[in-house]
Amino acid sequence: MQESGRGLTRSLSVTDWLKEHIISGSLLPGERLQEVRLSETLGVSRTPVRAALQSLAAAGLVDYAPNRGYAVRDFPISELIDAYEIRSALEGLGARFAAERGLDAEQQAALEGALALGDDLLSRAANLGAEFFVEFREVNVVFHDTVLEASRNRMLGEMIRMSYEKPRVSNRNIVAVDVREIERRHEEHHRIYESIMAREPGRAESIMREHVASVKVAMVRSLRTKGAAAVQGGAA
Amino acid sequence: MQESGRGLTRSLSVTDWLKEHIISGSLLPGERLQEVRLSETLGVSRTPVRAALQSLAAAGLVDYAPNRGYAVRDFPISELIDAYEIRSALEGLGARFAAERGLDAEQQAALEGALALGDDLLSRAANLGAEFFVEFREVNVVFHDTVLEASRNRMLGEMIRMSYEKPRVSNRNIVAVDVREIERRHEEHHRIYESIMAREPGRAESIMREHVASVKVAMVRSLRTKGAAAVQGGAA
DNA sequence: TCAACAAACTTTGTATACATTTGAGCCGGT
DNA sequence: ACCGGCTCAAATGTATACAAAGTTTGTTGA
Repeated sequence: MQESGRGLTRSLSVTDWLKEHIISGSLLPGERLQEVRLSETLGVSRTPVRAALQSLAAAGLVDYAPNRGYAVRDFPISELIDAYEIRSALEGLGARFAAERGLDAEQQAALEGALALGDDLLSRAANLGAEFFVEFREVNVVFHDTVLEASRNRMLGEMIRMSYEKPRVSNRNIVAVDVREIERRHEEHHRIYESIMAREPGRAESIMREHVASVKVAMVRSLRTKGAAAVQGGAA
Repeated sequence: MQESGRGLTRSLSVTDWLKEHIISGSLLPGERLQEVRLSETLGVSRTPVRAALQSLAAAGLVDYAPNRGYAVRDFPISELIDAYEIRSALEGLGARFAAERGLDAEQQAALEGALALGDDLLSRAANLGAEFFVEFREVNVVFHDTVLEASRNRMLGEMIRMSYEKPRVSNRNIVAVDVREIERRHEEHHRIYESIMAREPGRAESIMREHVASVKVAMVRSLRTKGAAAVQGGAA
């Protein structure tokens, strides 16, 4: 990772490195994060390592005890489920705000683009193989990020991002069960968009909330069946 | 603050000091937080100051730009309102979880104690002066903290605490309009407790959500009328 | 054998020196 | 007067040395 920090500081690079390895699971829950060990591994001094650990502790990704150091936080499955529940409430709120405040031209275009691309992908789903899932994931990310942006609420964004930053709880990660389920979820995207455009905050909120919550169910199911074998791509 | 760090590290003391001064408003929004200046003011080296700033940046209380340093984050009134909206959604969710999972004996006792004490205070409200508000604030804190604890959801707790940590958005701070309003809110506390005991998650959530949202309205009103003259004590 | 104490070792906390970046002010050219 | 680049001061980023706290280990006494 010596040169991975391109324009920014080593502290930020180390922070990213740790985040990635924690979220991806290559650093195991409970594992101690010793400063010297990490600094040797990453080829930097203790200072940026400490900076990163302090940030991550404040963000809730690692545990900290004074004079005893840091450890990868353990995320019991029950907490991942809770995180989804929270995300569902918060994204619902985001949709509400978006509907209350309306979309600017750019946001409207982004949403319509995502919807159209999703329609197109679904109509050709049979022909595309695994590529379908990868592309659809992008559609999904754009849709949710744009709604969030349209809520014009910085704090909400921070909190949702916080709930993303857990193993397996992200709109980038999870849960393609089958094409029909994705189809259904994309249909919900349409309904969310319509209710935002119609300026119906309550409806936008409840659809979005249910939309995200349904992914929670799918995640739980997939955790039950195959352990942690999360399929890449999907909708949420 | 030289000796204010009681058993803990200087970094934590500095963090607390900054938090307090930011939330209380004695450090103004936009104000730059220069490391040497702070370290001289607090009588420590730059190291713990940097640690504190990094934590607070991750927690969202200060802004950070690489190579340019830290500044007290500006919280426009609109964002305080948003924070209340979020808090209302999250505390509602907390009440839902509490109702789903039930109370242990200790939590039940704490809630019943808070309710009984609140009833008692209200019945004697006329006789007590300003003391009434101070005591009632404590009742309010206990009630909300206990419900949150009963939700058994660490992440939820973190997020709600995050929304507390803004100027003027706390269950410790705000908005006593008159005794009748407090009476009404305490009545809501009773109904929330009952719906949790009855294991009715949906009802607990919606009452709590509305309960907190009504405080938002009161806060907005008080901001409109007297600027920032928040009365100490109150219910939320 | 076991408990308790103490010393050595490990790890984190703090201070400080040095490196790098930023931004301001100055200066000369046009 | 304006623009561009240069120089230099000031602030942040990084490394390292030292201090303090915690943990382990080993010895001693019953």
